Amino acid sequence: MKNIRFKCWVEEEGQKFYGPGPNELVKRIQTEGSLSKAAGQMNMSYKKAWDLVQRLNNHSEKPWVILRKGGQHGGGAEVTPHAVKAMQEYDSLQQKIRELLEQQEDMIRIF
Amino acid sequence: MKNIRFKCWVEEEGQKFYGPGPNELVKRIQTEGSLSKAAGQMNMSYKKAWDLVQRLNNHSEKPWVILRKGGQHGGGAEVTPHAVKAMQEYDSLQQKIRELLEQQEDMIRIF
DNA sequence: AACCGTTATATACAGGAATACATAACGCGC
DNA sequence: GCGCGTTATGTATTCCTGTATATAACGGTT
Repeated sequence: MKNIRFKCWVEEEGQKFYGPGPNELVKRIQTEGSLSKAAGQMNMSYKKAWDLVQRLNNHSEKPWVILRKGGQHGGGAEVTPHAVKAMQEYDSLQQKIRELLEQQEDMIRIF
Repeated sequence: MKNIRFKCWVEEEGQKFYGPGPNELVKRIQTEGSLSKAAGQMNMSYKKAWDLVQRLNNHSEKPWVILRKGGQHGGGAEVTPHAVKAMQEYDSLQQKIRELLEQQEDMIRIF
């Protein structure tokens, strides 16, 4: 019937920096090697995906995604090791919260 | 610099049922005894607040807020014991997640 | 019956976010 | 130098959510 959901994200100066959306996008970039393909797969406009990548790269010490235009296959997108590490940490945190909520599943009957 | 934030809520059939907004509204109703005053305090339109209360009352076994119109003071709003209990549970859950995040605060340096 | 402050309800309006669209730029291979 | 597929960037448009506005209904007090 009813169920509990949650969302967690990283903010900087009150602006959203990293959350579920970016997390999924970067994952898809990693497997596809293309920003446009990654965006298309999750029904996100290319513009939004591009803006998102800029935000990640510009508001962090290390870059997350390297974009290359032109060349043999027209270009492509590559995920840095730093991004891989960060994704792992985010996934781990999400999992911890998920486990906490599963423990608290009884309380939902009240609602 | 960067910090982690979260949000948790109760859903029914994919529709939001109870979250931070309703939680604050019901709290203010409890102290004010008036729906319009509670809405005004948190810069929420009366219509939105009223719709919200209807949703709580109609999609739950027990009512959350009893609204009375007319009478000595024009009417008023009263929070039921069931709502009080539910608010406590929600606050408790939020607190548990907050504590979990505090333990994980180190990981944020990666971002 | 008139007054009062609140709840009840519909409609019109505005703002902002997401999207769609269009076009340019790039660099390798042929 | 042309074609290709991708990235790069601005502009227009749509859509949706919330807000503003207006009006009615209610019931106790006087």
